[in-house]
Amino acid sequence: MSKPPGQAGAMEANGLVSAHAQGSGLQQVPQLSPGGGGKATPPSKQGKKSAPLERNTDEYRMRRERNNMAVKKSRLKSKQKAQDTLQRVNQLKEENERLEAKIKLLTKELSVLKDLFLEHAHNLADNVQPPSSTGTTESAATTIQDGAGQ
Amino acid sequence: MSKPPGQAGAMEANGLVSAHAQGSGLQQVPQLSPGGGGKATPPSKQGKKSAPLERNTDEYRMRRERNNMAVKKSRLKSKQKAQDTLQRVNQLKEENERLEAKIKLLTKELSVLKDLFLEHAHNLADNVQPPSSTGTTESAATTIQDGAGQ
DNA sequence: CGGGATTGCGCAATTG
DNA sequence: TCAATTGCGCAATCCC
Repeated sequence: MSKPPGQAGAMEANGLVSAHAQGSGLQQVPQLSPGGGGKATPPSKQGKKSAPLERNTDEYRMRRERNNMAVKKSRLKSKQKAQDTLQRVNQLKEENERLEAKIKLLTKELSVLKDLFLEHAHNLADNVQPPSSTGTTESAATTIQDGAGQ
Repeated sequence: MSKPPGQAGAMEANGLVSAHAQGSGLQQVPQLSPGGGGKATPPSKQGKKSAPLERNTDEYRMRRERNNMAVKKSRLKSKQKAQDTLQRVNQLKEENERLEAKIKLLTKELSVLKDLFLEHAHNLADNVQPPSSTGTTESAATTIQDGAGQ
């Protein structure tokens, strides 16, 4: 993609190329007919499409020049868009990772809390208490009800 | 946008097109006195890199043809890659949304459980329990982390 | 040195 | 009418 600074190609001094002289062999390319059993002339013909515009006129050169600029511009734009898209992919990938990390964390937290909850429930059910201590044998958890739910 | 499948422009397949006056804007008539005194001869600085290869040889045509195919192939590939990239963006975007939804859900669940815990803690307040926690927030989870590694 | 793959460029037909 | 696109061929490079 990134083209090294080496001047690739483009050495043709694009300036005013006065190519008139082509003795004789120069003229517009004939719309070669589809030969072979191809389609015949497609749609209507409408007389002349437009003057073929001769290649040695200033008009021609002017138009060409303009089109060349437009083409260049268009291509540049296109390339940039592609690059942007590529960048967006990376951006999204990053964000994805971030989100996944977060999910992982949340999941873990949830897991811990749930475990604690379960433990508690068990204690209540069995009327047992966690070995935390010193005595305190009384079950304090009487009030714990689970209303969880959702 | 919709580009009709019709071959636009060049339908010249690769058949024998006698005069190829198009292509590069510059094209001097084939075979012209090379060594003449004119400046027409390209600067031979540094010797000839590679024979300019005359345009009327079979060799030339053959090469051109091959290159044209390669070019076509390369461009096709390029286009497809671009498309893939674009598709990847969409894919990533989707996944992104999915992940975010999940996060939302997990967050909510966590919130609920935490609230529950807070309630219990309140109830337990009467009793003395190993106060390993004043903060009932996530810190607990963070501290306990263990199992499940990934 | 050979030869496919890339890339910049101009041309011409289309499209908008 | 004119700019923007698009397919294509050419030539210079790049890169095995």
